[in-house]
Amino acid sequence: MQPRKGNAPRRRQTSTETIVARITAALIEQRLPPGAKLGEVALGGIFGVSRTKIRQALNRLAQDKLVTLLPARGAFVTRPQPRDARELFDARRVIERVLIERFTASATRGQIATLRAHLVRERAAIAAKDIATRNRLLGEFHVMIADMAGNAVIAELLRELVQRSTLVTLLYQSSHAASCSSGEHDALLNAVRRRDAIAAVRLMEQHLTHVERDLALPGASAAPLDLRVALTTAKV
Amino acid sequence: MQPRKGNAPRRRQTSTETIVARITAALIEQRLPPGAKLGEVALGGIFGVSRTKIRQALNRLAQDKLVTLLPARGAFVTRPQPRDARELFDARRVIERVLIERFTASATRGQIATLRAHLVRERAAIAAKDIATRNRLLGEFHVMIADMAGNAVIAELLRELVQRSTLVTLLYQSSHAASCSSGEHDALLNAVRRRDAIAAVRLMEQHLTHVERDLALPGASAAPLDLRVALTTAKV
DNA sequence: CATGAAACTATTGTATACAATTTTTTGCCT
DNA sequence: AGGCAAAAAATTGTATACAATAGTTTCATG
Repeated sequence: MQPRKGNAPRRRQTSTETIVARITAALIEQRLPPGAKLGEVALGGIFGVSRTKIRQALNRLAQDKLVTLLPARGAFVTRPQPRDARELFDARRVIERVLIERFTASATRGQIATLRAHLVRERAAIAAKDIATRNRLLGEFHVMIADMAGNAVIAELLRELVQRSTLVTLLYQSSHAASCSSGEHDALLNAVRRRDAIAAVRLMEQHLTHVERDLALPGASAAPLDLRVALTTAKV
Repeated sequence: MQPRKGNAPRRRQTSTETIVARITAALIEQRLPPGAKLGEVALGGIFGVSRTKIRQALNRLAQDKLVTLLPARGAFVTRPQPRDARELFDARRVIERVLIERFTASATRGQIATLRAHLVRERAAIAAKDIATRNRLLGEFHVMIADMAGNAVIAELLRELVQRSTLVTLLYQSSHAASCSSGEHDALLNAVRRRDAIAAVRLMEQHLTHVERDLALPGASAAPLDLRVALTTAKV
């Protein structure tokens, strides 16, 4: 074994999946901001593991677009572009519309109870201003529905989209209407319980549109235009 | 450098992406059947590269579900389950329905011409009984439409689904109605050219359903039942 | 004092060495 | 001859060593 350097936690048998999960959680819970450098030796020290496994984990995260790999530069927490944000939410609307429709038809009493319990935890996190937990739970709600909708392939696609869009909200969220979001989850679940597929689909689309609209996304190709405006319309 | 062993192609600077692409192509073109073992040293010799990069490539392929990693056993070409096949085509119907609808509205003359040229190559490969090329082109048609539909995130999701379902068809294809498939592509493209979104969506759904139906998918939980039937209904 | 080039440091990219596990082979015993 | 057990070989898992590249500091010079 290599000599120890003091404060490194000597956790044995840290699997690659564990490392991926820990880093992912740190992203979602906003402990690692977009743009943060993820040095290999640093991570290796933290997880008590060699660069080999860290590298595997970073490659996995890069494939999920949570981390961006710059050749010979290193790994950085992805900073999604506005275009990514729009496409991500568009993709989610396409997929989740179908998921909620199907789930409304197939939901069991137990599944609805599970989601209801989840909503309680959402509200608790919001009330406690526990932003890390809140971010995680708000995304998990959608993934839970996807898992319950009966198609594991689609659920896996959505899991990836939700993770990425959580990163987007961290970067662009202006007035984070989290309580509003949880309220919409509640309304959604009520529609499911009534077996009102029409309403459930509508609420899901509105919900996703609201979340996207609350983002402060800079206009599409407005960069050069904005520069000119900024330089010519001086206030004083 | 390590000593050379004779027939290994000493290709320098083979990037990981190249290795992934080469292996993927081999899967799609049926040169590597489902279940085939992908030994690390063997691949390293073939690509003239160390196990390190082979390992990276195999991990990437595993994340795309094209390769299955068995711990301490090795990498194998994925052998999709019937359940995977059904979920895959279901997912494709959900996504491609939207893609073709949007593409019908936005398609430019040039894009349609590009697809038309593709169809010519499809038919040529089918006529020449070039199964490898045919398999690749039949999948690429769908990916091209996805790329043209304007949402890169969704297009990337579909690319993965198409690759995986190609693997499915290789494994379960009974009466591979390839010419029929290309004919349906043609009808689809005609609907797009007429800007007939209704027909295009319907044709896409039918097309995917046909491809799925042509598979010889064993029934869901019929394994034990089949065994009993097989043992008690001896022909002679 | 600012600027730029060169050396130096730090970090990533790749290969190899070693450890652990699995598969195969071999040989013994029934 | 068949089957089981142990040893041998091969293969994967992990760490480390070396090479290549980017970033930084330092020092000389205008």
